[in-house]
Amino acid sequence: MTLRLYDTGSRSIREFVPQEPGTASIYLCGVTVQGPPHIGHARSAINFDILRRWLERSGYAVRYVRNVTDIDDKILAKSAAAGVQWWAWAAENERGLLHAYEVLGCLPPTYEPRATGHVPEMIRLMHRLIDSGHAYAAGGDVYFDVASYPAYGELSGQRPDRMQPAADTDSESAKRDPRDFALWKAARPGEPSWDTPWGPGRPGWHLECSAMAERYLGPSFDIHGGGLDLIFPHHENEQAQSRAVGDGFASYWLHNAWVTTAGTKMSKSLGNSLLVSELVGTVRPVELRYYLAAPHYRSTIEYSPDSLAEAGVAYRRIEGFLTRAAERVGADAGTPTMCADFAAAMDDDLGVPAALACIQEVLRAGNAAYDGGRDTELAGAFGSVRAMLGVLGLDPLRQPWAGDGGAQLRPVVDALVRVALEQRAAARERRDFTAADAIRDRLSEAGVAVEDTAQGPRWTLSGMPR
RNA sequence: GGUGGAGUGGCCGAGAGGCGAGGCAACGGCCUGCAAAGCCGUCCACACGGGUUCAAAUCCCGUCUCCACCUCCA
Repeated sequence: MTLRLYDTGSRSIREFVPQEPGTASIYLCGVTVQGPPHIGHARSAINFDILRRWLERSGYAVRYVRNVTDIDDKILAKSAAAGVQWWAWAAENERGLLHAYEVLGCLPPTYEPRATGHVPEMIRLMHRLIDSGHAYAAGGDVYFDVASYPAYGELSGQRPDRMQPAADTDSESAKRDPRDFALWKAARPGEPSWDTPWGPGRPGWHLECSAMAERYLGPSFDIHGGGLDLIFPHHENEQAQSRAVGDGFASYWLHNAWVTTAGTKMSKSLGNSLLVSELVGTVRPVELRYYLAAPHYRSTIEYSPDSLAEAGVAYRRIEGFLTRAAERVGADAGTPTMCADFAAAMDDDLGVPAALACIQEVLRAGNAAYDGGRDTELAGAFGSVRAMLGVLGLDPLRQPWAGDGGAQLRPVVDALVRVALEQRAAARERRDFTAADAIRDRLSEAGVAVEDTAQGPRWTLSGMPR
C-alpha cells in the first residue's frame, strides 16, 4: 500500500511520491502570534502531527518545518494597544502557542523558524524576483508583479480578471496593478524595521514563508500545509513567488478544514474563538486531541460542548481497555502490530475515522478476551491498539499528558482507596450490602469509580478529569 | 459575479454504484448481592424532484438550504 493524499493544487487524490525516496519534507504554515491559540489552530497542528507520525511510521525520514510569524500588522496594533513592546507581545503569545501544542501531544517539528530571524533570506529572494522582472520596488515597498507570472491563480482556481476588486484599495499604494501584493512594506514611523537596498521596512506575510521554506527544505519539497483559508491569497502568492524564480516548491498542497461555532468559522477577527486554554479546563487535553483528530481532516467540525463531551466518553472507553489490560498483562505486553485495515485507512488520505473504527474492532475483541481470561489474545489486542493509537498520538500509556499532573499522587490515593475497599470487602463478606454500598457511594462522590472484577475490585478516577 | 465545499439514523461521524463503518444515547439479554465495566442483541439512515442502471446515499440533470475563499485569518 502506498500513501495517497488529496492535493489542493490538482483537486485530486494523488499517490505520494517523495522527491527523495525514503524522505518526506513538510512545511506547515504555523500561526501569527497575535493572540492565544484557539482550537482551530490546534486542529491544524494535530492533523499535521498525525501526517508526520504516519509518514514516520511508514518508514520515511521526515523533515517537518512549522513556522511562527512574529511580525505583522496585528501584532503591532495589539501590542501598541496593550502598551507592550511588539516583540514581547509576540514572544508571550508564541510561548502560549507552543505550550498548547505540547499539551495536545504534538511532537516538536524539526525546525520552528520565526519570520524575524530570516530577513536576509527574504532580501535575497526579493533580489532574485526583481532581477528576473517579477517584482518591483515602489515608494519603499516591494511588490510582486502578478502580470509577470501567467500561472497566477493555478493553485486556488482564482482567475485574476474575475476576482472581486479589493475593497481596501488605498490610494497611497504604489502598486502598478491592484492584484500585485506586497513582498516588503516600507517602514512607518514608530514601527520596527530592517534595512534593505530599497529602504527600511518589514516583511510581508507571503514572502516569509517562501524564504523559510527554501531555507530549511530547499527550493523543492514534498508537502505544504495549512488551513483552508490560506489557499488564497497566501499559498497562491507563496507559490507564485517561489516558482517565478525556480521550478519546484511544494509537490502537494494539503489543507485542513475548519472548526466552526454556530455554523460560522472561528476566527480571531470575529471574536468567536474557543481558546485551547479555556477548553483544557473543561476536558483533559488528550480528550480534546481525540475530539479534534477523530473527524477527517477535510471535514468541518461544528463545535458543541455535547460533541466534545461525547468524544471524551469515546476516548475513555479506549483508555479503559488499555489501563485494564495493562494491569492484567503488563504495560509492555503485546507487539505493536497494526491491522491491515488501519494502515489502508491511513494511506487513503489519512482516513482517521476508518482507522478508529479498526481500533474499535480490535478493542472489542480485546475486551472479550479480557472477560474470558484469554491473556495471550488480550496481550495481542493490547499491543495492537497501542500501536495504532500511537500513530494518532493518542496512546494514554505513552504520552505524558500535561493534564494528568497528579500522577505522583497516585500511589498515595491508591493506598487510601485500598483501605476503603478492604472495609467494603469485609462488609460484603458478612453480606452487609448497605454498608458496602455506602462505601462505594462515598468513593464515587469523591470521583473514584469502583468496579468488581473476577480478580477483585479495581478503581479508576471518574470525576472531572484534570 | 468568480472559486471550492456541505446536507447521512435520536446525536456525533465515515463511506462514495451491490456486502447495515464506528462511536454516543436508548432498549432487551448475559455477568453482578446490587451496580459499574465489558460482552451479545435491537434501533436498516443518506436534503428534494427527475433520470441512467439488473442495482443509486454513491453516477447524471434540475431544485432548495447552508458554509467558506476572492481583504488579515489554521
